Amino acid sequence: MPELPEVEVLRRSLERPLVGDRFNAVHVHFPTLREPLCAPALRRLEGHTVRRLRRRAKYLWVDASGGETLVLHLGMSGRLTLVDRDAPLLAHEHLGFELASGLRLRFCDPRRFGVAFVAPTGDLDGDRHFRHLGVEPLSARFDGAVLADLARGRTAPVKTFLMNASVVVGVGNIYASEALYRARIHPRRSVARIAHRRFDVLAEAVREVLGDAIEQGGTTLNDFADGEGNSGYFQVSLDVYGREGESCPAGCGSRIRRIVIANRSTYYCPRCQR
DNA sequence: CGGTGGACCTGCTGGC
DNA sequence: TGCCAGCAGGTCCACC
Repeated sequence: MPELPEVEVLRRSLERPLVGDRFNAVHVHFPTLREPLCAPALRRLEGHTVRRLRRRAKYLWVDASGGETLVLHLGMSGRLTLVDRDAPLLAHEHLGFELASGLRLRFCDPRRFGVAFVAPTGDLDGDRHFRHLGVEPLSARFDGAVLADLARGRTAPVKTFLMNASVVVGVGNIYASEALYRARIHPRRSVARIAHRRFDVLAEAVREVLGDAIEQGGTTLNDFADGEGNSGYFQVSLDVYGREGESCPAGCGSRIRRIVIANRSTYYCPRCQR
């Protein structure tokens, strides 16, 4: 489900209702996520107030009073929504946070690739989940020079490189294809054979496609929704992802192809992208 | 060290 | 109608 834009849309939608609210009770219904949920640690949030919501890569950071942060990752199928405290328990509702406002923050994840844990707010960057992460693509530090620098000595296909979180974070399978289409670069091209100035174009394409997707509320293919349950609209703006056989939107006359790179479906225009 | 392929899960879809 | 292969937005680890 969620790449950077979806997590950012989620963060923005939850920020207003959550900040200032207080965790009254934390319920671990099914501890079976990618990393088993630690109920005692999660319950340390009880009685504490939400101070701030941040995003790092595809992780949501919920800073609470008391010096600890609730870290959430949605994996492939995770959903985080605010519902009434009395809303029914869903089949894959792993976690529920009862809030002083009478709302409940519900975390559901059928495929169980998600993550939820509590860590000291001051040490987050050093946590094993985060310390290896690369540059934030929407930060001022991200540009073609950074990409070119990190590409030195590497030979991987540029799409694999873009999806490598130790290089740049937040770019998943959808937006990697979309950014490469916008940059007119073939997804299989080795980063060893990309000219310096094409990295500038690529960095700009990544920044733009992520920004556009955030503006449109993210991409809802099956089930993405923000914290209030609203779907995104960016799926109608996708140029290539999921569009095998359709005409290239640039009007070049070619049709979009699907190939597999590193076990992931990849979409591109064979004429526009070289 | 870098690159690749598979493992981890459930649920949905499309073809037969 | 029913079954089953194939596929799905992420991440990690073993292996070369």
